Amino acid sequence: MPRAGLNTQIVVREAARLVDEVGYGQLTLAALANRLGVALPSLYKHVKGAEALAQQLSALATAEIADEMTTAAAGRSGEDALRAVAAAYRSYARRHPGRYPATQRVPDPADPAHLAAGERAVGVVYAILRGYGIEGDAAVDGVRMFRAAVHGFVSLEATGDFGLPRDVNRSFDRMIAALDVAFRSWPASAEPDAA
Amino acid sequence: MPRAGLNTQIVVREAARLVDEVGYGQLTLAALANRLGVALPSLYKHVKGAEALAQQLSALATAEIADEMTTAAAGRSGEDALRAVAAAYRSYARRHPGRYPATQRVPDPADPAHLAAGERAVGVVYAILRGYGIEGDAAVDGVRMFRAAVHGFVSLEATGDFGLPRDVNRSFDRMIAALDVAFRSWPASAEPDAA
DNA sequence: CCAGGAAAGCTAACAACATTAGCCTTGCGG
DNA sequence: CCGCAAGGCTAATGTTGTTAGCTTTCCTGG
Repeated sequence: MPRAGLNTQIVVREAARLVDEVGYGQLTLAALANRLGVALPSLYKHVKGAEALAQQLSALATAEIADEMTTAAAGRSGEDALRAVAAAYRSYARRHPGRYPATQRVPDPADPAHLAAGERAVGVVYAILRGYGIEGDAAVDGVRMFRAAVHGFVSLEATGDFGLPRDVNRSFDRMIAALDVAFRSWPASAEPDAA
Repeated sequence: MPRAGLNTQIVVREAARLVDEVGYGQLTLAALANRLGVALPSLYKHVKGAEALAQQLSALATAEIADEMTTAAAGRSGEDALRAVAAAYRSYARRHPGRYPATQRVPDPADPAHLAAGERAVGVVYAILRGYGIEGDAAVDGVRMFRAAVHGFVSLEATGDFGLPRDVNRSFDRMIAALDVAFRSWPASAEPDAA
């Protein structure tokens, strides 16, 4: 009986493919083992368990989306950058309907790569806001608004909660335009930057 | 052995209390039966299964949040209404960390009460936008932005993804203020209202 | 070239949960 | 009071996750 030749990376990557096909909620060690042509308990040689797998999947997806956001931001600024990064974010979520929800899991503090990926994604948004002249505490508020709006939009779109005929792309465009307007006249922080 | 005296409503209400305590992801028929002092299969006399229970829980939570949004909107308009409704929404999500995620499940078309509750919640936002003079297709965009921003904020807050020391209440205030500004100069729809 | 051991696979066994089938009893209505 | 529908139960089955412990592969050192 030849070996399957698995390792942690292969397992996690296959999990990513799996959830994109069947949905994040259907991530199951049984289905994954089946796909990899291996008995279920064999997976424990590569991942600590279902929980740990979800965490590593989150790290993978976070790194991917951070990369795409970074690429989208390259060479742009202002509304141009805002629009490109938001579009990249939404595009990722649509192309990877299973990976995207994995992203929402908060990083394990013991996984530096995961933490770094999260900070990289957020960093892209900070950089855009800096282009608007927004910094310090005010930037924290701005980043939170950006994340809330874009994540909220993408997540409502994914659950099919936008049931109306009205074009969703246009709604997204309008929202980005509104964010741009908001950032153009973003109030400075009330308190000094460094506490 | 006296009867437990359950019915569907009691079961769903207890499920709501349960998820607020242990988290939406931990909703389990086993735990629910245990709480109600009944054997697990007995629940099937009142709900069709785990899936159906989640759906009915969603209907309950949606009705509750719609009620609170409606109450918050009463007698207000403009930014005042915007702020009150958004605050009510966020407050519900914080007070009911288990019920809130249940809300995200899209209504079963065969459940008129659930559908009505969803429309009631959305209707509150439409009414506010009407106060800004926004109607028709433009209102669809506006409602989507409101929902995306507020849901996204609340959901990121709940997962603990706002890990920074910066005050979250202030960030929320700023976001609402930005929404108000956006709605004050919301572009009219490009197409005519009625297609 | 081969010995040996770590790593990677396996089977078996067990626990939690959901679901279905079928039984028993309560308690209400005629 | 009796009869039956409804609400409870136990038992059995299937799926998933997890742990334990065995076997085999394959690489590596001598």
